[in-house]
Amino acid sequence: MTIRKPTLHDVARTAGLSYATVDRVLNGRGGVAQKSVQRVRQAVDLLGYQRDELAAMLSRRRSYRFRFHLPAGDHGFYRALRAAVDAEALARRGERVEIVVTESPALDADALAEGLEALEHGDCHGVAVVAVDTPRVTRAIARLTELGIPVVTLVSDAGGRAAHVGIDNLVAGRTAGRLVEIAHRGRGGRVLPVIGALTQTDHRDRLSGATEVLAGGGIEVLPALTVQDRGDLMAAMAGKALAATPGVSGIYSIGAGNRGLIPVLAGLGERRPFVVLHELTPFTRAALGEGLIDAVIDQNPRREVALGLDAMKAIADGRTGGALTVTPAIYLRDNLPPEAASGGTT
Amino acid sequence: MTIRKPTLHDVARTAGLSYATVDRVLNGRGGVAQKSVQRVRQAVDLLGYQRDELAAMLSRRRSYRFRFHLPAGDHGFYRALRAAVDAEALARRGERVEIVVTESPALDADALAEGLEALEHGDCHGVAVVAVDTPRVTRAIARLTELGIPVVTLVSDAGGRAAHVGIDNLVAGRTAGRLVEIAHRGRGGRVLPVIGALTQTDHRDRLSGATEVLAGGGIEVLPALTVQDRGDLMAAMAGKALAATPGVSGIYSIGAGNRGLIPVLAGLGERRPFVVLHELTPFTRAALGEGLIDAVIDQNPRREVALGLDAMKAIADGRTGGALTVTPAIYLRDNLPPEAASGGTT
DNA sequence: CTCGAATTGATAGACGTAGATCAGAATAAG
DNA sequence: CTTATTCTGATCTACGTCTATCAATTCGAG
Repeated sequence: MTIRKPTLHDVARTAGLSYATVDRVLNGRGGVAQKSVQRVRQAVDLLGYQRDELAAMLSRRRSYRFRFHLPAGDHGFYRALRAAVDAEALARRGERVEIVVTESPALDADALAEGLEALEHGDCHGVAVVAVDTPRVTRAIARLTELGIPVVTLVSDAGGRAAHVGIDNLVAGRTAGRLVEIAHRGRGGRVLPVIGALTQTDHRDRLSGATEVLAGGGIEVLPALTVQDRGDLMAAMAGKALAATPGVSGIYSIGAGNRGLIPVLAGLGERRPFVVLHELTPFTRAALGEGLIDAVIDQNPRREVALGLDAMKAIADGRTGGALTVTPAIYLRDNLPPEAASGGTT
Repeated sequence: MTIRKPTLHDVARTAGLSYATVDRVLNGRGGVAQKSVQRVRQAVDLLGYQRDELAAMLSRRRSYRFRFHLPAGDHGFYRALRAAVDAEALARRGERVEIVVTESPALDADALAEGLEALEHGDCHGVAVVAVDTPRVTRAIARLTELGIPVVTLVSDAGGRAAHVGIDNLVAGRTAGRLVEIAHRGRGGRVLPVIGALTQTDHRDRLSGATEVLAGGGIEVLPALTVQDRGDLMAAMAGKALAATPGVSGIYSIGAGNRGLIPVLAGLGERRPFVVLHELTPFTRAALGEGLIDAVIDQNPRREVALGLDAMKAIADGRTGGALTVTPAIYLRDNLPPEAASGGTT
């Protein structure tokens, strides 16, 4: 038979005190003599008592309602993020966390701000948001904080938030750069970075991370192509740049719009440059599988969502959160995670 | 205010039935008229009722006791595995899972078998074990299964187990091979594989995975060095082999004993071969940081432990488990996870 | 010794579900 | 219409904790 785990009543009995006193000690309600505190602690140690968090939660009738405000849009990454939130919500049923998802158009700061401005006190215990950093958004975040709703930024940061969960883009850039450097191994080469916009901090960070590593490897970094995260611009500009620039041996696509890049690569045939890009989506996964690109740096949305939830919970409980940085993962065609739960957490 | 989530009583009320009937439906106790079943389902849908798993667990007074039987020894990987078990145990307090850890000397099949043979019926709800595949171990596992204790093998497999959690070593080998291939990019080269023993299935799988990819890249794969997972043999044999074989451009260390490899590499200076090895440990992490090796393939022990627990839980509940395969992760010097919680879960 | 303060005990009602029993109602079979 | 058979309702105890209240005890100071 299973040995029954000791309960608070057991502790009380072996301490020779009442349940009430033990409770006062364990929940720090004060008004207990020192020697009683000692006896309780001894009994706890002796029995190896551990509070049954399950029963505690139930009794405390504590439950959380968190809101994820996500970018709408057909970006593969946004879709993956959304799926990660759903999956995490499913996995956490039974943990008394309720997750509400709302959306607004991607990169639309005003729509985002409006969404946040609509929230009232008591609406939820925390908001996770893929932020756009504008004054209005910062104000909206500050207002929520005043209302007692902590805001956690996800993926991309903004002012006023209680915590930020995301990858370190310098690290991501360095990782990409390292892959490119490995592919050159001593031979020189010319690498073409493609970027959404230089005004985006995350893109700038990735670029400087990569540049730093490549410079150390004696590889020339060409001026970055700016394609506004748009596939059509990507196709047009990448094609032109490759035609105009001889000897491009590597491409690092820093932002979105990779749909436009693939046809260009397919047209180059066998001796295409070494290609690294970001975010594992059905699309990039297929490109990897077909050998049209070489590596994908992924920020692991599933884990970001999990950490974001943990952070909101920690703040709601008055604790301070743990790790908030996600390590970017490297995917080659051989180590792709199974389709369904893209590298998820249980 | 927080909106109260609907309870079973609410469902009963809106269905116009008693709590008892609703309970009969939801817990499949039978003896309920079809139209009542319908009404219950409708009410559930209407209210969006979700069972409070917490309260259910409490009431059902179900709790799990699982045992992890791990290899003792100073292998960095075993230490990481042990740490992962501890971390996971901590993370799951509050989920009514108790975790007991026992150890026996690594790779000692008889010690392992003895450990398993000592377990009795009712001792625990499941055992996770890093197996050694011998007839005696298989018998011990079969006996446990008969006693109603399912056995899950972790990392390395054996006969008779209910489930196996680990990486696909062919995939791991292909991934390593791909990295080496990328580092060669068209130029030919000679790669020296170093292996524990060819009798170990996992090592053989990794080797053939890598060979498969490298052959496709026009790279010569030298005969594998067999070093018995021992650092001293590794140092001696690797040094000799490198001296005797000209033009070694890559090393793939498949098993353990990498402590012996590092000094050899350090002695080669700048133009050392490209080096890939397995398992992220403080030691390999340091070697990466110092640029003595280029990449580490890691099987993510934390995630393996988490999946193993899930599997045991699933089997104990009579469900069938989900994913049991861990995707190997690639670490370069730039994307190392933070020391503490090596890429953990929550 | 006396009074107030500090400390302790006893207990009861929640939280939401599980599991069980027993009586009563509806329904079908005879 | 009676009996046997489904089906349903009502209710109780339990899980281990939290929260609250009220009474009882001990203690120290004066």
